[in-house]
Amino acid sequence: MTKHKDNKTEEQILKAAQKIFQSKGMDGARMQEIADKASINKAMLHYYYRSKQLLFEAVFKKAFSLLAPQLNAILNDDSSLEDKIKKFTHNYISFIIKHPYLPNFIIQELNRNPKFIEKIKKNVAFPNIDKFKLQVKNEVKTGKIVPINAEQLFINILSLNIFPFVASPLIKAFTNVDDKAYKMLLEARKKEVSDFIINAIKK
Amino acid sequence: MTKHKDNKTEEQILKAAQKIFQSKGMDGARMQEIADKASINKAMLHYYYRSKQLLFEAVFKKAFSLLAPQLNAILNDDSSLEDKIKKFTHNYISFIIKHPYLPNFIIQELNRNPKFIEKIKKNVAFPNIDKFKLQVKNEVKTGKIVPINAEQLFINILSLNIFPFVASPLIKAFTNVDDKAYKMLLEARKKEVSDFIINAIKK
DNA sequence: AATTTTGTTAACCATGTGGTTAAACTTAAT
DNA sequence: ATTAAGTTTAACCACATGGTTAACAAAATT
Repeated sequence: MTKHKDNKTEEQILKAAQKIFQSKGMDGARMQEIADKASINKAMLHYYYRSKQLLFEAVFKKAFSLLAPQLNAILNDDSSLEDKIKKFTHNYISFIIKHPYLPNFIIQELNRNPKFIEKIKKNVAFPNIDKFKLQVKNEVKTGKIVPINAEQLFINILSLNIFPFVASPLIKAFTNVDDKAYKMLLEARKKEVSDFIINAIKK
Repeated sequence: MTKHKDNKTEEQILKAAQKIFQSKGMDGARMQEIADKASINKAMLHYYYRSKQLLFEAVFKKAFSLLAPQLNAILNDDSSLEDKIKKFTHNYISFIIKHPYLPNFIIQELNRNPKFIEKIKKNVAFPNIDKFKLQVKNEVKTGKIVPINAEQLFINILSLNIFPFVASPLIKAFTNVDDKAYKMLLEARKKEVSDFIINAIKK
């Protein structure tokens, strides 16, 4: 896409932009701050990415491209629902612990500009829920799990996995738990959440 | 606190500020836009609230004061856990459907400035989880529910209730559901969520 | 070696932004 | 009626901000 020979600077910029955008959001981020963090001149940002908007979109797409495969894993492999849920919650929570800013960044910026999702759908491998829906319907029919709407189950799985990262300051305050203890709570959720879900749908 | 005689303008400002801040966030909001929406001069904003920060804090506190009582309801009444969960999910989802911007606003701004929660704790009736913890421990001990950590259960309840509002653009995209159908999904969750939770913890 | 292309910098620019000021106006107390 | 206090306005200000320009350096191409 870009025809720059030397991509060192370009990557430096993207890396710096990631940190700034993901912690401060589009509106809170400053081009100067990104340039400083990348140790380059502000004009370089525009040389490589033309505008703040385009730089932001590059960051957003990259973030989304990191998350999407995680979701596809649960949606498109062939193991049983129970195994999938176990695997997914474990992998997903492990992944987010390493990238705690990601979910909040994506959710926030999508709320700021909901139409943005259309652009993403065209540019990034976008998760598809169809196979998962079929599997849920099947396991309901064969009596393996309690009757439940596939979309609702999907929403529940996402909620239980993602929300504790998105709302961590709020939850920490409510539960009177410090950073260290909260990390342990999250760690425990790798198992807790899948137990909870499986209990909820098992007959 | 304020010594203004006529609070009509003051309320007009707060109402306008609410809308702008809650849809665009602190960084995205513009004082001029708030003034326009309130149909007054920009200087008036400063006359009544001194600075953008203070106006923002007034809006935030008011928003938080709306949410806190909803939480206290689940935490501090005397019905059984099962009843509480049923009541809470029903009431909470009904409430948020009427104020869809609220949870995202609070979560987002708390992420932007986690220290802000300290200021809130001092100024607003802050939910306390102790009684709920005791009740969970008790019902675990008497064998009414499956062994579960009270904090984790609390996090699960919040997640399942709040996340679908916070992440609606994302979930809509994943599930390929339009606004109208999504509203129906949310409506259905008043029952779905409590069933799900109760199933998960019932022996 | 000469020339074109690509990368980098400092200085600059127009505009937007939160906030201020001073004067005018309104309301109510004296 | 006069004064004082509270309210509202238009004009203004300093500064931050995204973005541009022109000059220059370094490769790459011829």
